[in-house]
Amino acid sequence: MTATTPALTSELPKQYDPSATESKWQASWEANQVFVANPDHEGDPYCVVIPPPNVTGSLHMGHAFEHSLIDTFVRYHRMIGRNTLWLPGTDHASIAVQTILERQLREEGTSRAALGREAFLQRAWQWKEESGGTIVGQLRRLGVSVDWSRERFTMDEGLSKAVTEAFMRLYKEGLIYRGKYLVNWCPASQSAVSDLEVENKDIDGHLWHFRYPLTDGSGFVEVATTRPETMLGDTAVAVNPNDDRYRHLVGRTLTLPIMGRQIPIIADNYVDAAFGTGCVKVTPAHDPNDFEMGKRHDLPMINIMNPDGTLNANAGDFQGQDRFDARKAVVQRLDDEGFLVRVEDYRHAVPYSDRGKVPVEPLLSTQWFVSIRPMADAALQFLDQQQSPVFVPDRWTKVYRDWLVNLRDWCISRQLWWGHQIPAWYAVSETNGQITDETPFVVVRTEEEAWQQARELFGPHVQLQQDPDVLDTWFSSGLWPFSTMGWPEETRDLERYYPTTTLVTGFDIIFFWVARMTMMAGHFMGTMPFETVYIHGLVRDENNKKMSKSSNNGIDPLVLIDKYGTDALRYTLIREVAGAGQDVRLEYDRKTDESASVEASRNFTNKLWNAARFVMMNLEGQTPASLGQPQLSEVELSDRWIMSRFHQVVRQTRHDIDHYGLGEAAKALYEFIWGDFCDWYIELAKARLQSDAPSRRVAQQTLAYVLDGILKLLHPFMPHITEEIWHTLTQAGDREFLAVQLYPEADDQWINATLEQQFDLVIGTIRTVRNLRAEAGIKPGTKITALLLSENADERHILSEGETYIQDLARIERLVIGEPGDEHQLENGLPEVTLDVPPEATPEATPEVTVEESAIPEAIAPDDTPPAASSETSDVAVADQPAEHTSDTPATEFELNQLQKPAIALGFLLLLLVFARLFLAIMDALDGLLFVSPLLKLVGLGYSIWFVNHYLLQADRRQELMKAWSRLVSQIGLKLRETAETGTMPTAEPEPKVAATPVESVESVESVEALEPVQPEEVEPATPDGLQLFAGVVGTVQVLIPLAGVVDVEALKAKIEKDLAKVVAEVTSLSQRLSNANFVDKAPAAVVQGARDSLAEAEKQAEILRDRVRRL
RNA sequence: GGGCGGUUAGCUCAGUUGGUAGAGCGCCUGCCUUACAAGCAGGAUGUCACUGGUUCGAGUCCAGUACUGCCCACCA
Repeated sequence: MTATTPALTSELPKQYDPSATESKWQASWEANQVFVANPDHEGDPYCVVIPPPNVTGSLHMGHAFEHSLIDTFVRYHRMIGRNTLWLPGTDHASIAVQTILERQLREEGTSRAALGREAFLQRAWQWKEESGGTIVGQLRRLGVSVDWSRERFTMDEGLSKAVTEAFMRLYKEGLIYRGKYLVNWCPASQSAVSDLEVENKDIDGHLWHFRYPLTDGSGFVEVATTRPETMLGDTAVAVNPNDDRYRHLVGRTLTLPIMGRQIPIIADNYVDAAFGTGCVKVTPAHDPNDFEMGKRHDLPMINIMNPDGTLNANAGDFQGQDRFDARKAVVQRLDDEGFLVRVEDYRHAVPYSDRGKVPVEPLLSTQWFVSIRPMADAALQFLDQQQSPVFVPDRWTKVYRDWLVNLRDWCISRQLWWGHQIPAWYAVSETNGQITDETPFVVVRTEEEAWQQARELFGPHVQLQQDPDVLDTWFSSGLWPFSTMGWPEETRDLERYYPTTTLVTGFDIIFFWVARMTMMAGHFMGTMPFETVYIHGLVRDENNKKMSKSSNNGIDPLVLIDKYGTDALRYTLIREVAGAGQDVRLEYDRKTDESASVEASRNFTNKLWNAARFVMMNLEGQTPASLGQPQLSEVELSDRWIMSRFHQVVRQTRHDIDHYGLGEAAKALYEFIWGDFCDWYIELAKARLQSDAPSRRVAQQTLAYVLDGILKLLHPFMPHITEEIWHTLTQAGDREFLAVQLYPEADDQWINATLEQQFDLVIGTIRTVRNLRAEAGIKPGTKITALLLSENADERHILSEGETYIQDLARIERLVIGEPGDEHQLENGLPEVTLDVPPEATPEATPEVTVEESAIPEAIAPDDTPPAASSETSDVAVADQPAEHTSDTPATEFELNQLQKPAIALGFLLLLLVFARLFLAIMDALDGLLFVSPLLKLVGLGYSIWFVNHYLLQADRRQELMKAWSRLVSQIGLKLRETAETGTMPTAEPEPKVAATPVESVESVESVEALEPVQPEEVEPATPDGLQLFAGVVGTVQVLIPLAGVVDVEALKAKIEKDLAKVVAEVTSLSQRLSNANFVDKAPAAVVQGARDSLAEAEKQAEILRDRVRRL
């Protein structure tokens, strides 16, 4: 299979199509043997064996979840250079398969008995070949990176050999024995089952009280039972030896009703004198406790039941009845004969067979057992002395340990045909051709050996019969980590990949499987089979219910894959995992088969797709390799920022995955890719890509580099889409795969936390500008000018570096960066605002003052040798406006001049007054300035200052004024805004045509027909104080925007008041905290300082907001 | 009966060594701004289950309570 890579410049669809892409790569990976492990390759081995799904199974959500987790781990480790093997396979699931086949046979009117063992097995194999592939095919659709060349099946020749070997060795060592014991019997499958395959359910039943007469007729004892029919097999009644009520009866006998058998009264500590009557009927063949008592007291064990759950000859009159029919009949008989005392309702635990879904019957029978203690103790030693294996999360260690401590012998024989037949051959000729409890047997590897040994032991005419039973499926599963690698042979794989690294599985099979593997491996390999056991939670349905066949509430992963894609499903499941082991709830609508959470992930894939599309269509055919990596010495602010964020994320992602935090890693990647790369970096890069400026290439390099890195970072989580995009981006050949590229490494030279913080200032400023526009009700697309004021030089530097981006993304026409305390900036900044605002100036104005004369620094000059980038930005900003306004720069110039000329005259007249007032204002702070305000409005304070500075003041006096001014600014914050505002709008200018307000300017830039022009006459009454300048605060930076066109003053006021309330609350809270001596003394200095800073900032904000409210 | 989880925005869930709460979805407002309407820009929403304790300060630590889920368990 060859994957075709689209050319880098080709048109790609706007929507990502998962289905075609996913199947393409699944086929390509497999055909190119990308995941085939080679033990001879370098790298620390990283090996995972698949938890083998049942051949009978079809893919359910649990599989999807588990394999998503494993594949993410595996792909990650492969990419960081580990020699990786993920070994797949399936489990023969003897009971499950046999149940299916027997049902088929029943439907065909036949049975396995009629078919015979050989034919049955043939049929089973045929079924396995036909249906067993289903689950395997479905696994492929998950995109699992398994090594299919090493696929195993528990009944393969090799694995069967391992099973026989293990059985034989354990038998030889005395760890496997055959004996007659009470086992859990499933009447439905007519086989023994292990303790683990029994599920206790609370059932509303009854407690029947009977009276058993003393044989000598001197009285009765009263016993109670939940299973009356078992009384037919009673062989004693037990009391507590310390129970004074019955002490005298111990040793005497009772006559068992119905059966008429004489049974002894025995004393046993098991009996709880406080429960019921303190007398317990003892049925050793049908109750585990009674069995133990029976052994202690050497009681007869009377089995009253057949394998199918009917009563046998020992049940006398009740022979042949089903156990539940017999229960009723026995109660009836006891009642008739006067032995029934009473019946009470009773809720109690009833053991059910996991498979057969019927109550299991404790039944005395001859079975094979593993003597578990030595193996369990060995596993405990590994755990306690070597902390092996390590459980993630840790809490499962205790669960595992407790279980091992309490573990009892394991019944491994099953009365089934599908499975590993027990390698024991009976010399049936010694016992009349039957296998009995006494028949001698040999345990060997092969039938030939059996014959050989048997002939030696029993003579040449011996007749042999292999044990018909098969082994518990978990016996072979317990060998899985090493049997799959060739054990008992000493293979290269075993040497290289064993013990495996991590086992990923659900908590429900810690006992079934994990513990069995540790015990088997401890015994046969002398080591634990894996370093770490990662225990994941359950996928629950939309109602938080466990998904199960019986509840019929499963969510089919294939339905979601068809709808949203494998990557989306995988990502959803992993992203939801917090830490490890937490259950995952999957949102799902059963009517529409839709899942909101998977849809969100699908949207993410689409986001990635389009981001990649954008990047690639802007690379002009270049690849990350041909562009080369961005160089620290060449990059711009935003490049440095995204590179820093990228490497930070690389570090974080590796750390998270290394510590099993897949959910955290997935979420962090999402935030980085969507929130940083797409929302900000790509947006910031747009202007540069459309320019011819030298920064274009750097932007391309950075885009290509980061995208390439993102694809690698995300690949373990979303293997298909990343592989697809990567091929296009890098133009890699058909034989190259992202799946085997090296995972990104964090490059510390790029990581710069301070820079990131600083860049947040730029981002925050952009957001603030956007917010201010929204608050003012200014139509989007309207061009405005912003003045950023910061007292901090570093901040101003950052802002000026980010100037292009701020202008572009906040769609402001011009940006002025100044500082309240810096007269040079201020001196030019304010006039700049003044000059800038009415760009629509009437053309008839006469230019008298040139731009040069106004001494506007080049950085903020409208058209004075602007840097290429900002000039481009300007174009872009203009581009979304109607073409008739392209000439706004000359207009500004006209405006500037016409504005200044009349103002000069006025300025002379009012200068002294203004100057005096200003100083008054400084003294009186707020009030003083408010007093000045109406006056200033007439002329424009900003302009006045500009004028004063340039024409009237001596340098030293100027400096003095500016210092005072800056003090004032920092004192009352917003006053500056007022000043600038009034400076910008000489609304009282007699000539309305000339005295354009910002309202008009905005509108005219906007578009004449888009907004009905508002005349100054209309504005004035509506907002008597004027509200043409807004302020916002980001950190310690004030954003001032001359605006107009406020639509809803009341709403704005309400909003500001709300904000104010918040800020005031914060101020109160913070000052309370700071006035608490305990806090100041005991809290860390940094925390106290932090609180002080916050308080200062909050107070400043409150000041600003209060003033704004007042002005409304 | 023992043990282990969980309880945070309408829903699904985050919340790192205790410093005054976040995301996605949904909802509201405005946008088809030429990567993406599966999208963009904003916005609203929380006595962090309850009680007490430790602490200057608790969603976070301790004790207890309630509710909920799960595992284990031989009281007839």
